[in-house]
Amino acid sequence: MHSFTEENYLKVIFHLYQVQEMPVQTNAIAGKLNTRAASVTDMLKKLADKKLINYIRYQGVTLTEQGKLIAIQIIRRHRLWEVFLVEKLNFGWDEVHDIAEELEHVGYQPLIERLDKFLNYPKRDPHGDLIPDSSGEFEIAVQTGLLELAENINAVIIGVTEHSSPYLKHLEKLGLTIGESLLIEGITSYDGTLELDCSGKKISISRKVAQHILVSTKNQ
Amino acid sequence: MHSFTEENYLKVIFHLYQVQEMPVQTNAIAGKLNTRAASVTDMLKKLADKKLINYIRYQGVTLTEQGKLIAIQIIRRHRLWEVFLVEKLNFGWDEVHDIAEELEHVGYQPLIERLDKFLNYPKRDPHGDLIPDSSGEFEIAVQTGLLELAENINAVIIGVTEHSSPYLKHLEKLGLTIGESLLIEGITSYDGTLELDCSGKKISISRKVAQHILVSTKNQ
DNA sequence: AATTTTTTTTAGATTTATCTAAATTTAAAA
DNA sequence: TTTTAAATTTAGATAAATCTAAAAAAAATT
Ligand SMILES: [Mn+2]
Ligand SMILES: [Mn+2]
Ligand SMILES: [Mn+2]
Ligand SMILES: [Mn+2]
Repeated sequence: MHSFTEENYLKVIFHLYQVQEMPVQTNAIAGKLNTRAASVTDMLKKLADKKLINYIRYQGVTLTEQGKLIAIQIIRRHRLWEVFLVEKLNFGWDEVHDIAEELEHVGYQPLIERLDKFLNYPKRDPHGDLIPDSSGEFEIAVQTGLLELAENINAVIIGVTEHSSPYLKHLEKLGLTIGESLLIEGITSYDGTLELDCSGKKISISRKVAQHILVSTKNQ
Repeated sequence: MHSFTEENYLKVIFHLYQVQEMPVQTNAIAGKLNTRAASVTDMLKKLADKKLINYIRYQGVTLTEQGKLIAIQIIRRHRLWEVFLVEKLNFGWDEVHDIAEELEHVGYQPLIERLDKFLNYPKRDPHGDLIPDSSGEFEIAVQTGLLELAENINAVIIGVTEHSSPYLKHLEKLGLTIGESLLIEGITSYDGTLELDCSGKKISISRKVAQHILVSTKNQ
């Protein structure tokens, strides 16, 4: 199989590509993995040799079909374990990411399939991220960034794009958790602070906080 | 923390010491870990530097108190995950060892404590092995090898000392699983085959099979 | 277009865990 | 008590993943 390190590179490349939709740069990978650009270059050559990435010197990388498949399997494992940790072991949504970072590398297909069944085939993880199915297919996400939501439109929080513990703890304190209904009542013109009505409670949040919240206006 | 490799060495030294009660030899470790004696020597020096083992050249090794503690924690994790895999994910007792070999290295204390709670603080794993508590204490095992059991004495299977899949599958086919009651009706004088009464069913097993079965004559 | 800055890649080392082959030490046999 | 055999350790290499420092390429500024 592939080493933990290789798996982590593939996963990071997958995620970076998702946001940029452009070949992923060496420095971006180095930043995510807390490593040096030189180390990344070394690994990129190795992954290219294994035909897991398309790599042209100085031009950044994309995943090959095979590389994408592996990356998605790791993401699937990660998210299923996060569901397990929250649903079954009662961890908070801010505590599970780092544990899942380790569990995701335990690779034995039947384990993940049985875990999926045990958890009753969850569609999303505790942060609202979609869980790919065993063949690597994602459901199509019908979601909007909270900053793109128009005023006075009812919406439901369905996810967050930032998984750090301080951020998640902060949201929890504000009562902004997955499944909560909200509505933008107004936006302060001076600094763009959002005035929300969240299940009747009036709260105001900065754009920096709002930036990472995903909402849905359907399925309410 | 310690690398997977270091953890595996400590665990193997612990197990080998348990059966021999004598300093563990380089070759024995190499055998268990499918590695070479030279590699073992290298690692023993490293573990001795870290004060996890007592090592005298050519004289074999024992674990220090600190080394023992780490080994026991890994064994605790291994056995708890095995319980999880059998009880919650419905794996067979012959399928879980290799998966647990990987899961045991996911080290984050609260994870194991919560898993323990989720599983309702099990005392033994699916093979009847005792699970040490969070402080590393083992219950005292009141158990006898089936070969030491006298004839016509009621006993209950409480464990096995061989965990290979073929062996466990074989026992299962014979109906010799943990918790089953049995009684030795006789022993063939020619080759020592044991004639058993297992919950009314008459079965005969070779000494090679009987060798790895542990029974209890109390708590029935 | 020439210069500066940023990004990326190479060159050369280092660390960890492994190996083979040869040398030592200990144990067993003659 | 030699001699032989077995077990263990050293010496020297190798592979994976990382690093720093320096060179090279690409992008951004003058
Ligand atoms: Mn996560
Ligand atoms: Mn990871
Ligand atoms: Mn086991
Ligand atoms: Mn292990």
